Amino acid sequence: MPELPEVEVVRAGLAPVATGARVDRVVVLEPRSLRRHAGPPEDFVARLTGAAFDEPQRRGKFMWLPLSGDDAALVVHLGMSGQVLLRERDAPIDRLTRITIDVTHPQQRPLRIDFVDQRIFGSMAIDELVPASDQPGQSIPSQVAHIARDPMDPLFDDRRFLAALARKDTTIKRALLDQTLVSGIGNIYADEALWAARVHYDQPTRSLSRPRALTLLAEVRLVLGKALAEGGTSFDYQYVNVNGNSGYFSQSLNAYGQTGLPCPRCGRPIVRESFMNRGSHFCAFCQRIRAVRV
DNA sequence: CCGGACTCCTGGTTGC
DNA sequence: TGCAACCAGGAGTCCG
Repeated sequence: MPELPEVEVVRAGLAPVATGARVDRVVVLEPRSLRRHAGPPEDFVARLTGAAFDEPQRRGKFMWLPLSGDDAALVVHLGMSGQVLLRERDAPIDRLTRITIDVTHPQQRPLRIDFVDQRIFGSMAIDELVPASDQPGQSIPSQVAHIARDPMDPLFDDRRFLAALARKDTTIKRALLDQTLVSGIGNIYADEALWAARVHYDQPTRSLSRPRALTLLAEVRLVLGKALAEGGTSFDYQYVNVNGNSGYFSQSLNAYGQTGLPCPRCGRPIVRESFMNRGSHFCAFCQRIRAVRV
């Protein structure tokens, strides 16, 4: 369940070794990891082999490595359990490795980039770059074009996000998880930010007052920022993190997964309700649905 | 436009 | 002890 901070740590860790590196060899061990690739595995291998990478980019939970001079990119999504690991060329291949990419960087020894993914919800793909609709001159993989900016992005438009909340007929956690409204937030950080802002997950967005919406947005940034800082410090150059868990569990969680434990604020037990096919953890006392504002 | 159900998937945990 | 059922959820699709 890598969310924005985990994906960003992977991107930043990959940057120094991938940027300018050339692909020598690609092995697809698990074709299902190419679910988002438009062609057969052979096509993926052919398009990647011999290509060179430009600096890795990220939008929400999607990451991509542009192929130099090709108007295409290697798109990576970690899904629930994806990892990107840097290995020596001759290192043993882990059982859950789905794709291996041998690269040579002009200034570094040859390495192997392993895409490891237990549940195969993640994927790699070669995708065409198209002009980004939200910034002239920028390009973005076609399958990422619909993803909104994340709240840590300097170009994230607070006013536009708040306006969308006021306009849309939906509830707040649904909106936080809607990657076309705001990206990078998953179930864990959504629950944590809602707890911190004392907002009930099922509060209709239209009835969320502006001050509370602003508080929530600030808490989203705080929780993401804290995880980013921790991910950055625990990052190991040798092994582009991340098993996706590292960021979360070193950080103290107040609500997510705390079912039955006392709310750190009021001491009443955290409850769990099923919502959107997943768990919502919250304090039923601190986080109550507020009356509709007129 | 919206929400709910379903799909993909595996390994750890629970229950009989 | 053994095995089946269940649970975790990011993102896309389909349908009412």
